[in-house]
Amino acid sequence: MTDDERIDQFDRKILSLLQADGRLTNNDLSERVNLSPSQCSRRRQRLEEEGFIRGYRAVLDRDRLGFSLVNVISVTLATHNRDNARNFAELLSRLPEVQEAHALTGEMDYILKVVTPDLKSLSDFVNGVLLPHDSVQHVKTAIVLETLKETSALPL
Amino acid sequence: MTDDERIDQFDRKILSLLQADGRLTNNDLSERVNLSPSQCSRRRQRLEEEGFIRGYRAVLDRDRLGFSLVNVISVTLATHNRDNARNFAELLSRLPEVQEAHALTGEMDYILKVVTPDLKSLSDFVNGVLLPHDSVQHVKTAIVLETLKETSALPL
DNA sequence: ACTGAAACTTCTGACGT
DNA sequence: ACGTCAGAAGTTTCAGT
Repeated sequence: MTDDERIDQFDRKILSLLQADGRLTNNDLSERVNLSPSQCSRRRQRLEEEGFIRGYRAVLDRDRLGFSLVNVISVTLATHNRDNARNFAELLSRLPEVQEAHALTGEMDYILKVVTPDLKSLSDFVNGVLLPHDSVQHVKTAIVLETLKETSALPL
Repeated sequence: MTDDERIDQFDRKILSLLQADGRLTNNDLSERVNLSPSQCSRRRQRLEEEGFIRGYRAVLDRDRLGFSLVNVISVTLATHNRDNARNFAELLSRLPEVQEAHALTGEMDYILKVVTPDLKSLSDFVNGVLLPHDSVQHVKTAIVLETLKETSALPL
């Protein structure tokens, strides 16, 4: 990490405010962090260029857009060699209903977070796409009854 | 659902583009959906007001900001009455390292996604905060070895 | 490094179709 | 419901401290 890739308290505050509201203007930012708008603009540009800010996203309402089901699916791979893992990763990258995929320590190989409109499309996904794939040996599906919290904000 | 809360193909396209890039200008939007800028502005405003768009967020780089560990924690509650569930929910709302919390069907009561800077702070969180709480009976911690995919985008 | 002002881009609301 | 246009707002660059 080179010296100019450090962040100070102003940067932290800017990041913190932007992850709460990605549309804050430089004017608004400047009032809250006590810097001039131009300085906020420059700092934000730096934070974007150096990769601290990966991007900006609109967060949509799942229910209102018809994705009523959230599912947590545990996956065990057929074999544990590198090729198989790559095949599985390639499969996931093509499946838009998979929002998250993490390789875990412990019994299960992978845990997926999947959104679907209803039980039929969940079943189609599990039995029609995931299970038939060569890389996959076993899956265990759990349905989310209630989401208490859901954010991508880091505790800065 | 009233009639004016429906969305058409233009709206879908706008939502889809904005969840990929929340900073798209109306000009850019208008070119990609083949509408005038003012029309995009109006539609976007409607989508925001009617709650299809819940907000805009900057997505930060976890690793660069020092949160190297992602953890998946399964929680079993001490008792399954409503008061206990409410106590647990209240606890979670005060813990910024918890990014997600879902109540599940199956053996486990809840699954949490938690980010921490290192193993010590993970241990502090599990043994110092989660386990001592009255509402909690048992937790099982798994560490994420690799994240293959992570998005909040809906498959519109 | 920061500020302030000027040049530029984007937004938005009134109006016409 | 949509597009055009002009006034308002926001962004960014640059000279100055």
